[in-house]
Amino acid sequence: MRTRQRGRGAERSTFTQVKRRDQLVDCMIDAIAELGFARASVAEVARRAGVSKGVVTYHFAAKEDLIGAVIADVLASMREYLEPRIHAADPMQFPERFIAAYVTEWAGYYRTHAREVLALVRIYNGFRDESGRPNPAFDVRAEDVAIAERVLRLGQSRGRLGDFDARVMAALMKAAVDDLLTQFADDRGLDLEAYAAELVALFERATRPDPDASPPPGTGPVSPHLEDR
Amino acid sequence: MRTRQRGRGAERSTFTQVKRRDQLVDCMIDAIAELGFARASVAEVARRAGVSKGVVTYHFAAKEDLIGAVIADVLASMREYLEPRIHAADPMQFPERFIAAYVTEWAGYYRTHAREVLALVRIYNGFRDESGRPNPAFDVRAEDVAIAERVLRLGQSRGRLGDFDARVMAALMKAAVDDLLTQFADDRGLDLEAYAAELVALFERATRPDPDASPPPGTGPVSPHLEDR
Amino acid sequence: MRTRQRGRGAERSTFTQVKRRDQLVDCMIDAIAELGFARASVAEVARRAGVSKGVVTYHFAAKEDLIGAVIADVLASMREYLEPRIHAADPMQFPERFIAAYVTEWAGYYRTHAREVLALVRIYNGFRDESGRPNPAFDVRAEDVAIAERVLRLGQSRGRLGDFDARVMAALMKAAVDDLLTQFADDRGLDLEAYAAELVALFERATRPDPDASPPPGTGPVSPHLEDR
Amino acid sequence: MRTRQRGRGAERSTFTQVKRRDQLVDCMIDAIAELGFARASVAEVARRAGVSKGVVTYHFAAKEDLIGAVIADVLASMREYLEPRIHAADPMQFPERFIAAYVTEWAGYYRTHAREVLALVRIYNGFRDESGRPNPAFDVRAEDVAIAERVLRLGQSRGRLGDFDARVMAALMKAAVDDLLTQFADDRGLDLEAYAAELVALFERATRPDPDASPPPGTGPVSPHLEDR
DNA sequence: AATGAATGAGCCTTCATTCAT
DNA sequence: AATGAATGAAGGCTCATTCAT
Repeated sequence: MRTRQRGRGAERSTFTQVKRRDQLVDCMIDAIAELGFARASVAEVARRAGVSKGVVTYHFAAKEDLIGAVIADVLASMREYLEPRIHAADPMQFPERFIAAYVTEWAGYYRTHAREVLALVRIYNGFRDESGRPNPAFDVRAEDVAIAERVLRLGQSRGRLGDFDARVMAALMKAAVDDLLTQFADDRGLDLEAYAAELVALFERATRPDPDASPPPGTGPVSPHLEDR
Repeated sequence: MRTRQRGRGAERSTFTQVKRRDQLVDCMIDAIAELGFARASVAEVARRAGVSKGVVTYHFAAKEDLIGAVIADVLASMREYLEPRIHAADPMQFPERFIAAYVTEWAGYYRTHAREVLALVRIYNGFRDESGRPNPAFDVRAEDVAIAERVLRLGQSRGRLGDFDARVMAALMKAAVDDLLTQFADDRGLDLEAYAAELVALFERATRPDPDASPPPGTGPVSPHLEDR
Repeated sequence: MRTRQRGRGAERSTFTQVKRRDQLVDCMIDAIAELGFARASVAEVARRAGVSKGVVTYHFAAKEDLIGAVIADVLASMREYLEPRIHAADPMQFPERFIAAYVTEWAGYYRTHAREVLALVRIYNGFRDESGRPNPAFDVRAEDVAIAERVLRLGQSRGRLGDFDARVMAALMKAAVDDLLTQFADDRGLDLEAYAAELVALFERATRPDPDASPPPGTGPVSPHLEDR
Repeated sequence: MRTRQRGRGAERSTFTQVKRRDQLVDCMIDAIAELGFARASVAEVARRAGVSKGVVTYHFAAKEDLIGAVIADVLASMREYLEPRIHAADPMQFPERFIAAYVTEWAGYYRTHAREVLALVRIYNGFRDESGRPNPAFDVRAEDVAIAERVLRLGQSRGRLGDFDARVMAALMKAAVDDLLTQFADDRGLDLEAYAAELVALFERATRPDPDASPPPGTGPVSPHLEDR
């Protein structure tokens, strides 16, 4: 019974313990990705791990804790992968590059981590508390869309992006990569790079500044030499 | 044990029988939309219908059959609503109008049939067979995307739409309206019309013919004078 | 799932249903009396009834409901047995006869219903909600002691009973019959009548009016109009 | 695996070992008194002792042994407290003083050791072996009643106590103090001294020698030659 | 002496399904 | 057509116990 004691004090985490914990999280991810959320029972996880049901209980006091661990682990993995890559595009300096980075890197992540994201999506869709709200761990995800929205708005204010509803666009970018995941899950032969490139082109057309519109005054100085496409 | 016998031979369907069947399907839709797929049990359906559990079994040999009926009914309802409306835009003559019609009418359907679509989405997300695949009744949906794709391609061949991957664009249109539904489900106060209008504008920008590109030879005769909007 | 629907509306209770319900209550009583509260599981009840576990759930939505039914049934049986018998001693007219009636009739009830009372006692001792309180169905029992106390006080006020703390005496009477039950449960050969007679004699000595004390003025052999304290 | 080896042979009991053993017994007493028998798990004991579950197992091969130790320890503590105090009343010389001493000292014990007695009662009520019998360690308690009975009989034979069934009276005295404990457990504000005083008065009335009865021949104030049974 | 890890039996509950009436 | 009753598998969870280290 470790999980419940979390945060009580000095938390010794044996190597073995961490290994088993990670193994169980991994098995749960597999089970959800392969069987769907509803069929991913504790017993199934134990079976896949080759241990008794009690082991799962030992490491995660409740099933919910295991699911929470899956969510946390996958979100952390996403962040670890995406943050440096998207940051490398320097979206604060070049907001117009953000879209390409966003779509491309998500696709890159899927290529190596489809299993995890699929599990995450299935948890999001399948798990609601009694009042219908998703697991609070997902609150972080909503933030992601909000951040994308802000970057888009920044691009608009600098005249690098056209006139569109940033909220709708951000939501659609998210929907696009989510859908890409779903397609990839159904067909592992899908060419993620090509698909992502198409999406990038598509979004660039949709967000390109209107050629007829005069650029906002004072935009020049910030990046005088920049020419976007 | 009716459902299972379907197509076996002479199938007398009393009026009463059909009525009850439809009532049960309706109750299942309500239950799923309100309670979520996992909590929509046969007992719950019976309770809502004010009949005994046995009645459900009588009309639908297995729960899966009832769910299949829900899927079929809702898909039929979608078709019944959307087909004439989209057809009215005459996409064969004016493929460039198709996108607006598609997005707008889907939003219109959501406004009047949120309950049904919500149930459908929940089934799609919640129900997987033992090998992880969704209910085969959903295969029909893939066709929808294929049809949209063909219309887009038609528009391209006539020079009414720009140069993009029709498959990706069709998939994104579908993803966009799906995501709109999800957002609407979470926030019934969402302004569907406004959101749809934004999407339409967005997609028009993304699909507009390239002004620099010379129109495909021989495109003129077909509809030389046409001006959209 | 009948129990949960209780009180919702017209409650049709089939003969079969009532029979099974009573049988399950009976098996639960047996199980508790023989095995103790902790070992009286739903599975044990089903085993004794020769049915599947599901049957218990079918008739009593939760184990707690079954236990509640046991409490209610036994308390009702007690009341049905004791009330007319104690009432026959006319304690309002002859409060001094109350003690004998109380002890004697309880002993009489034990002779025929030891099993039930034993179960009741075990539930009282073994079942506490998370805040440590016994099942609210037992609140009725506390009243019983309060009633006995009032009768004793009435006897004192009429000079038929001596000077003692009525609350303590009532509690002891209860403790005495409870202890008698425990002894009887351990040794079914115990002569309940003889034991009860001893207790009666004992309590009469303890509650007899003090011969040295001058009787309250005007307290003749019969003093229906007396006013005291 | 110490406990099980008890009495088998040379039993080295380190000071540390004894200390830990006593600590565990103490934690179990606390757990039972606070949480009830059913919730007093081995894990709970370990938690309260700040050690791992294995430690409990190490000192007590089975949970039953730990419970046995609690019973034994508490009974010993009772004896240690009560024996000298009751003995001080010199019941062999003055059997009529025994009742007051018995009731008063029990009440005194409760005031200082409620926790322990409460745990004992809860074990008695909650723990039954598969045939429904309480832990054999409780057999000792029956002896206590037998001893009280003998003292009462001694008092009767010396004419210091009236004519009553000594067995019933002894049992009732026990039942009275047991019930007092139960009441005290439910209401820690109960005035134990006052309650005990009432009980003493009550029992003295019930055991007082009959004034009409002629004293047994040759029963002087002191009867050194008396032989009871 | 002590610990962490694992086990497995048992608990209560939910639920789709079956079946006689 | 419909019902009430019963079934049995599965689910999540608790807990005493075992054992290697």
